[in-house]
Parts: sequence; C-alpha cells; structure tokens
Amino acid sequence: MRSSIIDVAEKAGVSIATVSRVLNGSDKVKAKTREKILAVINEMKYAPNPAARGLIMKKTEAIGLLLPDLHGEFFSEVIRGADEVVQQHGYHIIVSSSHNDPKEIEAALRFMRGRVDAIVLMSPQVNAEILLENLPKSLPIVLLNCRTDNKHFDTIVIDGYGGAREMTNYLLDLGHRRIAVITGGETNLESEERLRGYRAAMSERNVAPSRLLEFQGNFTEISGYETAREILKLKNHPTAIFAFNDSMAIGAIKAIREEGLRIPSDISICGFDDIPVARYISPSLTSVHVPISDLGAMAVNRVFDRLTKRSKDSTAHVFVPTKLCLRSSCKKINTISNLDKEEHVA
Amino acid sequence: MRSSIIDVAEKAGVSIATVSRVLNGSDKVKAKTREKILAVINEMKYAPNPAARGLIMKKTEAIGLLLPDLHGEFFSEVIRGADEVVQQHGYHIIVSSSHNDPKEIEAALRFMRGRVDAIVLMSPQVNAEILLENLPKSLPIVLLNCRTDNKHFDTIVIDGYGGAREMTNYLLDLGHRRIAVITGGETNLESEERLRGYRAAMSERNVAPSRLLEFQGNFTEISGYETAREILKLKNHPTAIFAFNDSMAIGAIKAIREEGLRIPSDISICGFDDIPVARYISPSLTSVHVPISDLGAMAVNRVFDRLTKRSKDSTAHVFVPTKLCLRSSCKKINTISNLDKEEHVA
DNA sequence: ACGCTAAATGTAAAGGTTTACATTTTTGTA
DNA sequence: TACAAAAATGTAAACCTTTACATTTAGCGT
Repeated sequence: MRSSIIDVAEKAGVSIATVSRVLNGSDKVKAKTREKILAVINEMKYAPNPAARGLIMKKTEAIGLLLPDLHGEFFSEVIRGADEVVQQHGYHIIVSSSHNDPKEIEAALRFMRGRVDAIVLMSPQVNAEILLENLPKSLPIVLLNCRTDNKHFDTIVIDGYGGAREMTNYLLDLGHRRIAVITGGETNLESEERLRGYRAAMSERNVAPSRLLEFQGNFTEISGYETAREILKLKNHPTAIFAFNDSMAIGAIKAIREEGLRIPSDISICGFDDIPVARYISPSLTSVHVPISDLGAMAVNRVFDRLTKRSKDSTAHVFVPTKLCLRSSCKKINTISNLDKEEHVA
Repeated sequence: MRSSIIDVAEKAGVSIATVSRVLNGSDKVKAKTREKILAVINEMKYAPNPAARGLIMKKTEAIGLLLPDLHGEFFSEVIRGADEVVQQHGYHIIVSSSHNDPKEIEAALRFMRGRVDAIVLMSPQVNAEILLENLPKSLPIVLLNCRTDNKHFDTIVIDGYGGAREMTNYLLDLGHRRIAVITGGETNLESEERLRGYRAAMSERNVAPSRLLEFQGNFTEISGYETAREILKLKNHPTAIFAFNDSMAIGAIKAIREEGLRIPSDISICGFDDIPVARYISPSLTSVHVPISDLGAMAVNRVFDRLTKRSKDSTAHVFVPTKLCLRSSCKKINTISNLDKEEHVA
C-alpha cells in the first residue's frame, strides 16, 4: 500500500497543498515547515505518483524513441546518443523497435501517446506520416531519416546521396569499374538515396551503371552474407562490392572468405555508417562515416528546443553530411590482370 | 485540446461508463451501441489518457530496464532480447543507463517507480540493494548479474567463474604460462567472478597466479587499449592476454597491432561475452560465449511470470552457463622459442 | 397485459496530484 | 496595542478514467 500525499500531510500536520509546494520547490514555505515535511517524506519514503502528476500536469518527462530495429551497433549508438542528452535534462527514454512494420509503428505510437512529451521517429522504410496524424499537434516530433516533405515536423536526414557518391568515386579512382552494390530494403529511403549517389557517380564517370550490379539486401548482416554469395556466383564477378551499410558489409566479408577469396587483393569491399567496430574487423572496413550517436543526440536536443519553447513553432531541417573513411578493405585494382580478365570475357 | 471519454460519450449519446466498457471490451454492450461508439471514437481519433488509466488501474504496461552502460554491442543485445519478449506482451521498455553511478541508479529508479510494472536491473558494480529498498514490495524486480543474497528478488547471473576457468584452462592447454588478464572495475561482480575463475585454473594447474599479471581495466574498449599498452611495456611480456570482455579485447588488439606484434603468432588474445562482432574482427576472437540477448529475454520472461501471478511469491534464481568459443586469436605456444625466452629470463 | 428476470446502461466515487483562490498567521508600523 | 500588508497555509476543483452499484429497458411466459 503506497503512501500518498495525504498521508504525508496528516503526519506532518499540514495540508496537502503545502506538501505539494515543498515537493515542487516553487512557492514559499516557511523553512521550519519545509524541514518538517521533508523529514516526514523521508521517513515514509514517499514518492509522488507519476500518473496523478502526469494527469494534471500533462507532462511525463519521457521521450519516445522508435527505431526500425535494435540489431547491431548502429541503433545502439543512436540510443546512447539520445540517452546522454536526455539524462542531462532529467528525462528518460522509452525505446521501441518497429521492424519496419506499420502495425508495430502504430502500436508503439499509440502506446507513446500520452506517455511521452515528444517522439523521435526513425522510419526510413515505412512512410509513417499517416500514422503520425492521429497524434496531437502539440506533441513535438522529430523525424530521423524519414521520407517526408511535411514541414510541420522537424527532420534530420543523413546525406546518403553524397556519401555514396563519394564512395563510388573513390572506388572508381582505384580503378574499379564493375562495382556491385548491396542495397537496403526496396522502399527504404536511406537505401534509395545511397543508390542514387552510386548511380550518379557511375554516370558522371561514364561507367554505365548496370542494374545487374545492383543487388537487394535489407540492411541486415545475414542479407549481406546471402547477397554476397549471389554476387560471387557470377562467373565474372565484380572487383568491388559496396554494401549500403556496415552490417551487410560484415556479412559479405564472411561470404567472400568462405569462397576463399582475399580482401582486398581479390575483391574490394566497403560499407556505409562507419559503426565503431568497422575499424576492428578484418580487414578494417572502408566506410562512409556517419556521426551515429550524434544523430540521437541531435534529435533529442531538437526535442528540448521545442519543449522549452525556444523554437516552439519553427521547425528545423537538418542535413547531416558524411565523410569518407578509408581503411584497408579496398585496394587499387591491378590494371593488367584486370584487363586480362576483361579480354577473357570478351 | 485532446478529446476525452466525455466528449465521446456525448457525441455517441451514451454515458461514459458505456464508452469505457467498449474500450475495455469486457462487459456486454449491445452490438448496435458498440458500433456507434466505435464509430465516434474513430471519427474523433480518441485515445484514452494513459495517466488517468494508470492512476486508477495501477498498471503501466511498461517495464524498466536499467543498464550500467549503453556502449557496445553487449547492452544493445540485452535490450533487443528484452524488447522482443516485451513486445509479444504488448508492453514497452523504458531504458536507462547508470554509468555505475549510485546517484544515477537512484534517479532512474525514482523515475521508474510508478511508471513501470516491473524493473530489470543490471548493476554488477554498484550494490543497489539499498536503493531498491525504497521501492514498493509489490514491484517485481529482476536482478541481472548483481551482487546480492537477498532471496526476495529474482536473480539471473552468468557463470563468470566457470567461463573464465575454462578459458584459462584452454590457454594453459595451448602451453601458455604467462597469461595476463585485463579485469573490469574494481568492485565489479562480473570481473571478480572471472578473476576467481582465472586464478582457480592457474592454481589447479600449478601455475602460481601472479598479481603482476592482473591488470585493471573497466570493461571499456579504451581501457583495454590502454591496459594492453601497459602490458606490452613489460620487457618479457605475457604470451597470452585474457580480456574479461570482448570490448577490452578489441581495444587490446588495437594496442598489440600498433606495437607491431602479430596475433596469434606473437601473442594470443581472448575475450569474454562473445558479442556478435567477435567472429568478424581480425583475427576472429576466441571468447567465452554468453547468450546475451537471452539474458534480456529471460529477465523479461521472468517479469511476466510474476506479473501474471503464475509465480507470484516464489523467486527464481537462474545461473546461466557459458561455453568456450574457439576462434583464431589464440595459438598453441611455440614451445621451443618459448623455452628459449624463459631461459633468457631465468 | 402483467410481472418477473436478465440484459443494458447510467451514476457517482475513487484514484493522487496541482493550483487558483480563500483564509489564517505573522510581521511591521503607528 | 491595533491595524494593514505580507507571508504562509488551507480548501476545493480539476485532470480522465474505471467500476461497484443503481436504474432503466428488453424479453419472456402466462
């Protein structure tokens, strides 16, 4: 049986209003009274009921964070970045994963409604705009890598186009021409942006981008593995594989190894995201650096900007640049032997 | 301005009780009335206020998960395992990290009180028992790798002793004698258990365990890196390093590489936990396998056992076994050259 | 048509807080 | 000492739901 503010008031010989006042530190209460009440609170181990408080205050001190998945280091870093900022404000995080399923997104959103003061939503695959319409307009929402042109929401999006373009250019500079990509889900915004960047770079350098070199994964390690196996079955396999995230690159590396090929001497491979372990895998993975934990931190910071009315009405739209991060999984192509091979094929 | 159950009742021409009844599906309501109400709810996009509901129901449909940290794949896997189970029950997770700081644990616990239906606490370093005393007795609590002998809580603990012992034996079998360890935090239960296992194995095999081979890290990658640098400064450095978790092993690998040493030919290294990336780093990391995501899942399953009264009163105490996972970061010692070295020293 | 029972619906209290407004106590001043 | 003003404290409404209990309506047999 939990004790309520009434019990405290009785025991301290004051009214509940006074107790409430010392609880909220706001109004002026005589020092002696305050001490007395504090003592009683301590003694009874009283803690205010958040539901009752939330009911009247319409504040929860929690932020909802809805991610597409919880596998791997990427999302863990986003959570970490978000949690760090949130903790500075005395807030907390409610996480959920949607598995890119509209039903699950809806369920999570419904759950969060009324339970959080703001929502950070990452949904690159499922267009969640319709689902967001049921939420009260007063609830700040930050969209992370979501497909939207709705100016009503704050948005943060990674420059997938630029990053992929730069990476593709780098591979072209190394002499690669048959560059395969492993994409993410079909309707996935991140994947589409990266694909756009890849195709742009290929075209610009007059290497006709072939659909036959575009293989569909789904951003999971296992899909990287399986797709790479497909790719290696081609009789004249590509000289480089560009996986659209590091997890798939890691899966691909496994497949390549199993095929007895060496990286990067037989085939080059690179990823996207630059998750922390990228530098430690073998060989260290060339990737497109994304400030992952900053993503979470930025989103939450934006939330608090809104919450503190500093920027109540105006929405912000942040475009996060990426940076090439060169390691040892890609290598200049051996032009001679490559020409050799090409002749064989021709 | 959010609409309440009263608005719905008015618009549907019924009382709030009837609306509440269709909302909770429990009582019998005439089919026609139900339809009418459902239509209005849909039209108004009404959603019940969780605070009001929580106030009267004393149920939140949320589980608190308090972890020591959010860095790295270990915790991310715990969260994933927990989230999976929790989602099956239509529940959600509130995560928080304590950074092994009693103040932060207390803050998180205070926040969770009244906001969650149960708490899963992982606190191997800080003894949180005192902090748990302020919580209502009715709140189910599952302790993950916590130091406690309080039979009132459910507990799940990993067999750190057995795992470390087995790993040490394996290294001894490979011919290693000077085996250094990188431990976790000083008062960390996991670290202590693993240390106990290491020492036991050494003693049993008549290799006097020397305190000079026990180096203190803190389970972070950077501490693994720095500690390994220390170790390599020894003029007759150990032939094997056993890091008490994989993150530190990864940090150590970096330090070893920088020193120009090859793994495992110059020095063997192994970790603990077997986080998913362990198999992908270079060289693939020999480690003690822990069913990480199962840990989160088990804890949450236990919570629901309690919540559904299936095992209301009796607490469960689970001991999770580990399994050696051999990969390529450890190698049989070259006995000749090793004896050589030993003679040099002697 | 009547009365009885069962089904459907309504009424009102309870849950624990905050806070505007009302009241009491304290303080300072003449 | 008495009075006004300021400070401290108290009262009660509001927040939104669920549910025990009360009331109305419907269904049935005679």
